[in-house]
Amino acid sequence: MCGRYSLRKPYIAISEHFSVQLDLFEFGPRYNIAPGQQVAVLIREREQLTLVGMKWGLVPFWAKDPKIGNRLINARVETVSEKPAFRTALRTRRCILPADGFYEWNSAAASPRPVHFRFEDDRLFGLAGLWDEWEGPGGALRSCTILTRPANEVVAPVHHRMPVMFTEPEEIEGWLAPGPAPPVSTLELCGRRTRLQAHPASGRVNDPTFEGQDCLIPAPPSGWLF
DNA sequence: CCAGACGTTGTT
DNA sequence: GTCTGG
DNA sequence: CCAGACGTTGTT
DNA sequence: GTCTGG
Repeated sequence: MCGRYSLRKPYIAISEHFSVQLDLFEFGPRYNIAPGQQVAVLIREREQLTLVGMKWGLVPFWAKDPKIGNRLINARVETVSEKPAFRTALRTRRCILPADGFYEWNSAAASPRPVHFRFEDDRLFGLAGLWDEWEGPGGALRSCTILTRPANEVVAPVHHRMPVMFTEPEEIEGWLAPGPAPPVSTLELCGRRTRLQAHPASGRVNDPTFEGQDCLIPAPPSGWLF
């Protein structure tokens, strides 16, 4: 699955990589992006690519209680087109979450520690997502969710799910293009040929309020008490 | 008809 | 155990 | 995803 | 909003 990721690159690098036209908001390097937080999201709006801030955890437009978003942080690509919470967004509100790494925990381990997955050249990539807009008493709330798929051979030793991710500009354009979503078979192939690498990360990542580059310091060897 | 759910994860 | 919040 | 809470009363 | 279950 995908419950934590990183976006360490400066805004200018993200803006250039994804050819974003507008400069809407500022954000700093993120080592530990957690559900419920405000995240940077690439959408097609009024014919243009725009980078906007949204809450991670999708609140469907029909929701009565926005707390539903706490549970809708991921959508399985195998079933996303059938689910009431996601199918409308799949047709009309697909998005990309710029990222340069994501964390997975090996729950089979005695004391699970996070592993940071990133590319050999540490390049930016896009997580496939959906977004929605909910009209609440305090105004409109934009929120999003990340699609997941079965793990590829790099991630599988740690965890059996991983985010749907795009590295090629054509893939990203295809996902954001108006009209029906690309077929699932296409999504399953993405990220399979790429040089993704697994790096043991710090147990500090477990705390969703901990930010900073210490997140990427490898965990001490198992059995090390301090 | 109305009421209630609408999701994923991991673990047993 | 299960839900909420980050 | 993990961490942390998990409750009611009356009073300000 | 839309579907399922009672």
